[in-house]
Amino acid sequence: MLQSQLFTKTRREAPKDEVAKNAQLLIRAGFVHKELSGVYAYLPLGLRTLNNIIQIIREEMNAIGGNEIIMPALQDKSLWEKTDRWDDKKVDNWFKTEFKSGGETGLGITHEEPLTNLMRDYVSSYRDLPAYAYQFQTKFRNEMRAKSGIMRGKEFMMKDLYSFSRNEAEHKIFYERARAAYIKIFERLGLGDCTHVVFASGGIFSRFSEEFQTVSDAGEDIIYIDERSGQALNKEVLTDDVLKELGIARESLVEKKSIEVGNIFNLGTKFSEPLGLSYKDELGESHSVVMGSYGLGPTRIMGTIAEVFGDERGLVWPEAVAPYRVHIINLATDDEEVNRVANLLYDEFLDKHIDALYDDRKGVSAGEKFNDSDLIGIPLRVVVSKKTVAEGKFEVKERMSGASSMISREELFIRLIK
RNA sequence: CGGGGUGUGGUGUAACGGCUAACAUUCUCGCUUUGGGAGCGAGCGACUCCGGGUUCGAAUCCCGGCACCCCGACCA
Repeated sequence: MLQSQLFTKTRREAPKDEVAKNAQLLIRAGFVHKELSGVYAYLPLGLRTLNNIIQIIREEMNAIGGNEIIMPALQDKSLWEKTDRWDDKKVDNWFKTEFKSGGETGLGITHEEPLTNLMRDYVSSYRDLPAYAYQFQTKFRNEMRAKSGIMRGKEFMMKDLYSFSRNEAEHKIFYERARAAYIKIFERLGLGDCTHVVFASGGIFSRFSEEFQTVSDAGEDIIYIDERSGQALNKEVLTDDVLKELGIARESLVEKKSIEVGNIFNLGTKFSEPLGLSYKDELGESHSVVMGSYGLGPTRIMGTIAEVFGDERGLVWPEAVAPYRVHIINLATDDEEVNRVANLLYDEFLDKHIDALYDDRKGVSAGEKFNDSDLIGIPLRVVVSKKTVAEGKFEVKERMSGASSMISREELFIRLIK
């Protein structure tokens, strides 16, 4: 992408109504735009980053047998009445509206009900199970208070996977696979070291669920990590009984603030029973399908990465999610030879499918280009200037480590082609 | 939903109840400049969130609304 063609631009200052680091940096760098409280638009750089996160998740979901679908945002109220989740007294964050043709609907806050109902069309025999379906979809939650930039919005992207199994034993096998997939996802996202699997309340579903919590001062949750066993639990379930059950001594717990970036639930037959999702076994006997749900918030993850890695100069993206892998900085756009070298490098990157943002802007000072580059946070910067051209090399600098060196074209390509 | 706070050019700030609402930045034009948001000059850009009220006079005081932020509650 030629930076001269990128319609967004950077800002020196963040709007004063943004306090959260993630929103300040993402807005200053032109990744997102605030539309309303808790409602953000994703701009070119932000969308590329979000799509990279989504793609990693997609690959891991596919790897465990997930079938990708998209459910509607508009909901069939009758399904939610069957599970008693339509009444505002029971679930208070619906965005509800009416059809002009008559009747009431709401924007999906999650999708257990419609998907369970949908699966009735395809599940009738034990031969049809297990089945796994997931989607990336915008969820709508009428939160009393949006906060923390893109991390807690009224409209946000969620990956929700639902598993449909014959029995608890079969469910358990998949649950463990999904858990392992999540761990792998956070490792790939660059958050592996600071993300913990945490015991938490099962809410209305079951006694416990497991949350994926990324340690960060920007977090809203408090978790306790047992450094000996690696186990962790949410403050909301911290009792002596639970500690005993998990075999953890209270003294060995370390308290941390953290961001909930994902969770996995055992749903049992909580939804399949009221909605009538059942199958016939080998003996012709009918059973309710055993379900699980597995959520991840790509937009929240993006905010979390901004919080965890962002520094005083701007955003810092891990390689796997960065909007571009390389940021070429042309420091002499009016110099024929420098332009030739920089343009050629960009063309070679295009040719080799190495995603690059090329700062080809004319009349922009070196300092401004460096500052913009730091703010945008692309992992590797390649500077092309009169100095580097004279030496026949390129100056590369890693955003995360700050390490800088002069290397040849060959060395540069070796480094980028793995 | 309880409590607190803030609304002034695109952005960040200033302005005693009193001159044509000021400054920085952004943007436009010209010249200069080109390794860390460079310099000089000239411009564009605001019914001071909306609606009432008090006053000779309101960005400023009062009332209502709306929006946004923070703390708490909530977060399937």
